[in-house]
Amino acid sequence: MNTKPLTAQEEVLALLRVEILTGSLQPGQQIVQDVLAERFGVSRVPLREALKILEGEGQVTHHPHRGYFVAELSIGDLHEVYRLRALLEREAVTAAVANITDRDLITITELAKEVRKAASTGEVLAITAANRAFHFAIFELSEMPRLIRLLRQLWDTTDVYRSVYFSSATNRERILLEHDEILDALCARNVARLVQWHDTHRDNSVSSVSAVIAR
Amino acid sequence: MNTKPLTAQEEVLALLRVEILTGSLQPGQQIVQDVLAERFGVSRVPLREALKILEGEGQVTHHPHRGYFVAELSIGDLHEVYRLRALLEREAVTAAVANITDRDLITITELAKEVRKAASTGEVLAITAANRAFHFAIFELSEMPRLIRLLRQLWDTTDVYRSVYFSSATNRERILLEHDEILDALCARNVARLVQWHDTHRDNSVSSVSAVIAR
DNA sequence: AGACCGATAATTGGATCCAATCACTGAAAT
DNA sequence: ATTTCAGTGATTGGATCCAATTATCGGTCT
Repeated sequence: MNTKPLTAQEEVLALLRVEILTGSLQPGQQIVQDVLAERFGVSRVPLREALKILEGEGQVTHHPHRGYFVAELSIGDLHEVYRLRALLEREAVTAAVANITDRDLITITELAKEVRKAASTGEVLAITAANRAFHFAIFELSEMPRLIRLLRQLWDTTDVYRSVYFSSATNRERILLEHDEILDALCARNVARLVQWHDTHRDNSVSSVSAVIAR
Repeated sequence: MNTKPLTAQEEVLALLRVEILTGSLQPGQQIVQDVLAERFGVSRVPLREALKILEGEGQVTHHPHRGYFVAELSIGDLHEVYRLRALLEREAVTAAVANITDRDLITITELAKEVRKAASTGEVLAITAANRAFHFAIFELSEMPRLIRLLRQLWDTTDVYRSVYFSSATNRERILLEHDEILDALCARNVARLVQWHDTHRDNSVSSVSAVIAR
């Protein structure tokens, strides 16, 4: 199972995501195409196509003849994103419970352990990745591909800010406990409790993140 | 209020939408870039950027080195789209009621009349446009730009099929009545009734459209 | 001093050209 | 007869080049 050769625009897209996530490209900053194209070792054409994808996801904005800029999140945007996440994630986890098998439970328990392991190292990027894997393993069970895609986009738009969230030790403690509760509710196939814990999980997240944005 | 000169990719994007909506480009059909670029009188570069946007919206799919294809909706996709619409539109109209002014009511009443006028002519494209304007005028009141964008995309993916819906006279009759009910609930600021009528409005739509897809 | 205007540089948008990949045809081998 | 393979044509992906637009910087006028 070897990874097939990627096209340049796919590579560039992945690189752009990293740069935005890690803050190498900061919110509000203009993206000068020549600079990035050279940095990535490609021409501007595949770069522009990758940017168009990110524009569609709301990660960057585009003004004709002025260029691309890394998107900034206002506090209002943040709350809207989390409101939409609330609506859509409730749907996702509800549908997930209807489909979940014992095998799935094992997989997800494993992913929760991965988060715990990453949290103990304190590496923010690793935690972000593991956390995402855990949650989306659950969402995927919904078998609603469009819903999952929307959720990915919503998560992406706040990832920059959320990574700050994971740099606090107390926050890291809490999410582990919350993940355990989520796992518990999953095993019990208890939709109400599952939704409930997702909600509090998000609420804790949004209040921390909004503090970061309001700086 | 003059329209500023559009870039080629914006023009092409609009043209592509029309071709897809009207069925000049049929679901499943490959999009040969040279052909369309020549038809639109531009080079392939702006065309490809427009296609990237449509890909992000789920209107077309892309397979590396094989090209772009007009997206097809399975019956499962259709139900997922309508399920997502249900979730998001409930949110939109609920938020709308919180913001609505008397001036807004006048505007929307006017738009409802436009739908009636279009329906009397029987021109499917005109009805589609007027119907959309009516509904999105309501959604816009939510003042949730990301939500509105998502709804636009969801509507776009089914517009091809929905236009069939409007070609039936009985359907046209019914939507006018339902629009009146929606208007009524709006004027009364009655959220429950407003949501209810939106739901039935959608349900009627989805059952007709799924009949078309299952052909 | 500040606003307005024009030339110039920087940057994006678009066209053309070349390279890489894929689909298709047809012939050969089993 | 069916499968496999090679070669060819068609199509996409990407690089380079040119045009159009915008921003910047000086200078001029009030």
